[in-house]
Amino acid sequence: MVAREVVRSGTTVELVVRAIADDIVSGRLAPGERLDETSLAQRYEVSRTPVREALGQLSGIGLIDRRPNRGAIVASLTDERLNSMFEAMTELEAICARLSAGRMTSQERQQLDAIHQGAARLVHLGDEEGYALHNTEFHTRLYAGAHNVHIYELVSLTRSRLAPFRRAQFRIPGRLAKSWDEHDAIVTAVLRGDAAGAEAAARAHVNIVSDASSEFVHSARRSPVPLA
Amino acid sequence: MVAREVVRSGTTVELVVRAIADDIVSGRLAPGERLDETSLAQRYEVSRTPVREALGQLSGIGLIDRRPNRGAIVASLTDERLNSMFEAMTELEAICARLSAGRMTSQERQQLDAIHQGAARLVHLGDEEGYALHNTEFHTRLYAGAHNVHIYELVSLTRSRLAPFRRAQFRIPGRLAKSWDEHDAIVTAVLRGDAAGAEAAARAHVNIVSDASSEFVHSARRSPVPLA
DNA sequence: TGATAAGAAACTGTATGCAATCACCATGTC
DNA sequence: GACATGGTGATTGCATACAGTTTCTTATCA
Repeated sequence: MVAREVVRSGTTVELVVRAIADDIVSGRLAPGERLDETSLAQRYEVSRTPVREALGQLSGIGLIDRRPNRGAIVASLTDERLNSMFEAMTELEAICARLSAGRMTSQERQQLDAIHQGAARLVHLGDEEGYALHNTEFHTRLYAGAHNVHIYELVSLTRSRLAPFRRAQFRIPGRLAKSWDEHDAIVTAVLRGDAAGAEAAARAHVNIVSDASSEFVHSARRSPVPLA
Repeated sequence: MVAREVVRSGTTVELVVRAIADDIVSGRLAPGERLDETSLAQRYEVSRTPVREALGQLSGIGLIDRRPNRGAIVASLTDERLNSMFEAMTELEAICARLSAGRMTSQERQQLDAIHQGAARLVHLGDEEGYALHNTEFHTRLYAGAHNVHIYELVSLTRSRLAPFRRAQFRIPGRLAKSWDEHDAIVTAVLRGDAAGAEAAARAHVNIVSDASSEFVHSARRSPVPLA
């Protein structure tokens, strides 16, 4: 592993937290991988103290597991836990969609619709990477539209913890177009101010995503990914 | 403040986290109060290092706010944030009640009913402290009955963050009996396996609690409680 | 050959020291 | 008299050192 050039902003601890979290969420660090403090300290060119603090915070977020005297590993979830998180995601998305339908400003509605319509292009091009970015943006707007900071935090937390396990979602053939159609149902309901409709559409959407992702997780576990 | 006798279990950091969290949730440390590392280290008879780590974790949980180079204070919430947390609580309780109605084992249902019926005694006695304990137990069982670890964690997190702001809930005249009646509606629906009914009853219950608590918070802010 | 135990190496947990930053107060200037 | 500026004390941020666990290695014995 190569030490990356590092832009100093904020405290060293924040820096390290962001760096490690990035590496986990983006998949450079796989679930189950060992995180030893000395190596991390060398890699980011800081002492062990800020690394330890960073690990503490990451453990709080749930991105890593820390066992006393036995170091930290990137969190790998049991099936039960994974399912519970996908179910939680369904419920939280449903709440956000319902609240968004009732609370979004007309500007927020317009913007949601605009980026949604814009993404049709990505579907035609089959641009998986681009669509993945759009997808994040779309959902983030839906969470923000609920106008509830705490729910926004809960759903963001859950989403980042799930990130390592849903990466290949859009690799599944035909998933792009299907996802767009599902988004369309949500957008239509939100624009109409139809809370119940938006909630139902969101539920249907996440359920399908979670099926696809857990399928991916199980196939990944059959291949040589390091797990605890 | 007196250094308490300390039972060594787990790492020093865990110890300190629990101690500080306890002090915050129980109200011994008021929102806005300053937490300086040296004093905490002396108070718990450890060095500053574990204290710093503990503060990092508590900041992750959201129980304290940490400003770089400027120390930590017990988190004090803006009105917006407080409202958003109560709203989130409503939604999460609703989910748990709905899921519990569908998923609790017959044993779990029996136990829920048993402790609920037992609490009638506390209402007659007007035992506020006892009822507060019962109330925690009751809700915890409802969260656990949903059989979803992640939702359980989210709702526990939200609950502990709200704890400092809902303390005097049962001081409000007549609140005990009212709370018991509301619990009764939830229990009845859960025992019947009526998911929609349980959800509705839970929503009504939490809404009233949050009204009462935010009333309390506002009156507290008028009295000399240290706030940032 | 396999199991076991002792010793060594590696790593984590905690303490302490120093440097950097911030808050407060005094002094000076307009 | 109000505001700006510089200094001092207090507190945090980080690094390093040491102590305690765990884990790996290796040698011995059944």
